[in-house]
Amino acid sequence: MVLKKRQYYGFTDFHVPSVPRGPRSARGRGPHKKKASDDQICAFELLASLAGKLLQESESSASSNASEANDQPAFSDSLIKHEEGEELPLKTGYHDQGSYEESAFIPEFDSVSRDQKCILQELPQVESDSILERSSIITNSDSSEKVSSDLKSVVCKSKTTCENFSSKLQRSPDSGESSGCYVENRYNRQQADDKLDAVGLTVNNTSNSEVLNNLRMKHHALGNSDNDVKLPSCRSAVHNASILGHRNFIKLGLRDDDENFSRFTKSNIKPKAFRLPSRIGDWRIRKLLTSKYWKASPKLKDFELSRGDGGMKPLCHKRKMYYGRERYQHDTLHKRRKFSARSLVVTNDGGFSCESACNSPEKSMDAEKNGSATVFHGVNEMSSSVIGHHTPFRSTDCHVKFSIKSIRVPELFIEVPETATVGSLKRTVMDAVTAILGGGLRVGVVLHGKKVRDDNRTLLQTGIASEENLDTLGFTLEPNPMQASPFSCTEDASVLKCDTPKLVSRSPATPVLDSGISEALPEPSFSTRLGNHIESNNDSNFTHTDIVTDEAHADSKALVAIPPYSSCTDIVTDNAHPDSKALVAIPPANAEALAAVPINQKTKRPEPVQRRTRRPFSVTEVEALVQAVEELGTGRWRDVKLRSFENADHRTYVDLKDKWKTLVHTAKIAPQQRRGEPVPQELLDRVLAAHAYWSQHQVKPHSKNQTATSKIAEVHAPRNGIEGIHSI
DNA sequence: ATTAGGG
DNA sequence: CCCTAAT
Repeated sequence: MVLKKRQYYGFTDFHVPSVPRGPRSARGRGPHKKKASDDQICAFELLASLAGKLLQESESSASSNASEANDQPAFSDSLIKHEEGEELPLKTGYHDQGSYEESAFIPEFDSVSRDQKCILQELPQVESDSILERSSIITNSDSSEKVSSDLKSVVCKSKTTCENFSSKLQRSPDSGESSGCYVENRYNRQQADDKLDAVGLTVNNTSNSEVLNNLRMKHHALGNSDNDVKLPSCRSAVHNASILGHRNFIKLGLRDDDENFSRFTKSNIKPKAFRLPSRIGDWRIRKLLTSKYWKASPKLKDFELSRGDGGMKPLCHKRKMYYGRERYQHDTLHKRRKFSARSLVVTNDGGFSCESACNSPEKSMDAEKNGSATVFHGVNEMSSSVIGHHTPFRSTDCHVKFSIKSIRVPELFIEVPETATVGSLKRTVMDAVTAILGGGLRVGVVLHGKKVRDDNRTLLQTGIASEENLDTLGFTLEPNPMQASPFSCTEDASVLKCDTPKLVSRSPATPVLDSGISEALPEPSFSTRLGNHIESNNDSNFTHTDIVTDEAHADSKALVAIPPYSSCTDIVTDNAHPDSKALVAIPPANAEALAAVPINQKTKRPEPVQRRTRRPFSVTEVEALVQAVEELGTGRWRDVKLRSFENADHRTYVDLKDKWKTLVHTAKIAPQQRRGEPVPQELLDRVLAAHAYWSQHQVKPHSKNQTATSKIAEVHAPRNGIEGIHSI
């Protein structure tokens, strides 16, 4: 090895060449690491398509909408305005850094890595390719075969898009036309709805549903896209409504795409050859949900105005996705095609957009949680599960504020005859949704991607009250196992219990499509078939995981939403979509004919253990650690632990090792880059010195080390092993 | 159970 | 901090 340079670390008599140690273990560098998933491409294409559509839409309809904007006041003026203000940033889409945590582009601005840039640059190419490929697929599915027998539509997953509110902290740098347009549209949409409503038009309601359906159909056509790239054609009599609805969708789609995209970017730090797009995107996304993704959060850059460790960075992280994905993809693709030939698979991940007003007093049906938390309900739209988050802040009075933007509905499985009309399909969907809501829901709390089951723990204990954890906090709606009547929206969260969702570990290659829906239905295979849940369904039926993940990376700290049944209704009603009636309007008769089954059978997924609450090292601890390492060297963490942290039960030797790692890193970066409680430079210097020293003296042969150790200790005012550190 | 690394 | 592979 070549010595880069010599450094003098202030030790009395030795120079320490800073030679990076070779990896002591080859682990982690395996092939898998490089395995950027090919399926990620899916996200790309979707994003690209969506973005394009969005732009087009904006331009084409902006003017018309704008003209109407002034006609009538929206019924929820304040709300709308509120949204306008907050959502402005969104319009710029992913270009607006800071708009939402999903912005995969952020890294670029942050000079996180060149790899990321590369990826971005490749985007255009990728998307075009993907699109082309998809086109071919579409053709096949659409024309080659006609749907046979029963038209089965499965709403496997109601993935939600989140319109993350950027909170006030976010500024939209280049809020140009697009943003303006966007807002306007939204605004108009509501107005239009109101208008229609006032006039007595009920078409309006259907409009949205229709849009959804159309979208889903389109989706289906695409066969393998997780997102809605295509815009449904407007055919509704109520032109305005239609358009509005579409726009709404588009927006969502964008969101989704963004999410996907971001993930894509994240996981593709190392660009690889792209292949056929397969809809494994979701899988990947799910993957993200896993604990590993949380880790990244802390590494976010400072551009997160709100806080130092928000969650954009994660997006920039490359992740290892090595689950034999390729093979799986392959299978999936084939199956998908087959399946599409005879069935309608709705795998719309988009969902409805939920533009809720967070923290909107007038709308919030806040409930005083039994502890000290107040929940602000956001407005939701049915079947959509968008979680918005705000920047939660820890008030001085020890209250934790959550802003729940939206919720999503559990997965639905719907089957209707191919002769069914679109209208009936809509109703079916509606019924399904209604059935779910009516079945009773309960709220689950997720922190760091893991459910918090112990309802008796306080927010403080669970870490929910901790600012650092707020961005990883999430709420989920879950089917009430007891099928009890809907609980009131003000029900205390603590009362709600989370039980284990079904575990759906499935083999990637499960040939589900062929078996037929009915067969697959009960089991996980169902989801797999759709392709959205390829990842081992480590999650419950609800796709809340995604949400959670998103939240984790959000720049805002707050969390998500929860409006239970009743609230949902209310929300829907007063929100942009006065179609609450739609729910009522739907004839129950159809319900029976249409089997809408909330996938909720299995409720036993051993949930991952809850993540430990974060406990930043104090300066004292750091000092103790430094001293111990100076004396013992690195690589003897067990000894370090025993020596200086024996009483600190919450500090494992792994923790100490990790801390040392971060200390070394911290010492190397500019002080401005550091976060958290500042560590005295003196300590950092010692860290560097010790690190360099021990790097050279790899394993410490006793004799030699002893000497060195002594010297180090001498030089730096020897301190006693820190015994004062005790577990809390 | 520890250690070493990647995330 | 978490997760894992390798000891």
